[in-house]
Amino acid sequence: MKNHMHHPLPNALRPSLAEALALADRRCAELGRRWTVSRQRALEILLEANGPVKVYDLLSSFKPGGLTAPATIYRAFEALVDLGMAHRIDSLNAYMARHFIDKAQATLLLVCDQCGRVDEVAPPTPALLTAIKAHSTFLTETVAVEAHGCCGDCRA
Amino acid sequence: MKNHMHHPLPNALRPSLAEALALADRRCAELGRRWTVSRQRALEILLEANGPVKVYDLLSSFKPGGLTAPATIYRAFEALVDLGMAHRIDSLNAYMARHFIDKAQATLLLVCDQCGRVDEVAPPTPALLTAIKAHSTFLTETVAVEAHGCCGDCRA
DNA sequence: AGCGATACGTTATAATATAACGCCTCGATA
DNA sequence: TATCGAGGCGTTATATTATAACGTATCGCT
Ligand SMILES: [Zn+2]
Ligand SMILES: [Zn+2]
Ligand SMILES: [Zn+2]
Ligand SMILES: [Zn+2]
Repeated sequence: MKNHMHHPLPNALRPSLAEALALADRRCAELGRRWTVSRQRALEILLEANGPVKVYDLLSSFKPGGLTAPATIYRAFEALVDLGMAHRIDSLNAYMARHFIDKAQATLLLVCDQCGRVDEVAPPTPALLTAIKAHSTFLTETVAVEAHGCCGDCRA
Repeated sequence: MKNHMHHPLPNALRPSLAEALALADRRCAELGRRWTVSRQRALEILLEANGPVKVYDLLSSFKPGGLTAPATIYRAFEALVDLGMAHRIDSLNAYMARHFIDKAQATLLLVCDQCGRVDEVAPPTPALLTAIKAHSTFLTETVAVEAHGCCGDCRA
């Protein structure tokens, strides 16, 4: 990893805590789930990190507040994913706060293999979903686009 | 997993062994790699499976022919990925033969969460790549689209 | 023959993720 | 308010996935 500071996201794209909590309430109601201290702590961690967070990195640092065992952390992060407040990034085995909070289901993540920065970008949802529908009888639940490469800063 | 037979791919999309070996030769030359028995065996396994293959499933079955340890199998599969002859599917921790052999770098995979079937679909490459370029200075190396949901057969 | 790069076999270990089970808490309902 | 079922958490153990390390073999070239 290059050792430079990651750019904070433009404020317009960062979900405010208020927005996040409103979404949490709404979706908890819809899904019969509860908004708990663990989940709020997990969300705070993701928002503070402003980038991908790996479960076992959390465990080996001092960050936790109640999140002290793998199962606990996985449960909290997965709950956030279910609630639409986080992504799981399979190609990194990591979780990240979701910025485009309810606008589109599909997400496009640009993962820099040099520095580890991940940008969340509004996806070309219509074109992508149209293409999927055109090709099959597949009923799409989730679409994840993980693009790997090298970010502008690393190439500068 | 539902217990039905998976559909063979239309023959037009299945790479013939001849095509695959031609590609292997060409790309080995380009990359200074070698086409080995292990890699050919790995490719045969993927083509026979006609779907995603998990490393430790291979180990616990009797399939191997020389591929008997994790490191060996991972090396062979990763070599196939480098050569453009296979995909790694991060959301499944699995490998699969690549059908669209050199047409497009980006791939769109439709993963049925019910039966495990994975269809490889020609992606809307231009739209997707254009969107990526429009959004950043990111230099894209690979784009993987993994759509999860439910295939037509499972819903029938 | 000599040499560097690539690849393989093997052993051990690291990294990632889940199972299982008991206890707790919330909220609906009687 | 007593009861009850679902959701959630803490903890321990274990399963699953992936890589490190190192010595040997092989290839292509000179
Ligand atoms: Zn960086
Ligand atoms: Zn970068
Ligand atoms: Zn099936
Ligand atoms: Zn299916």
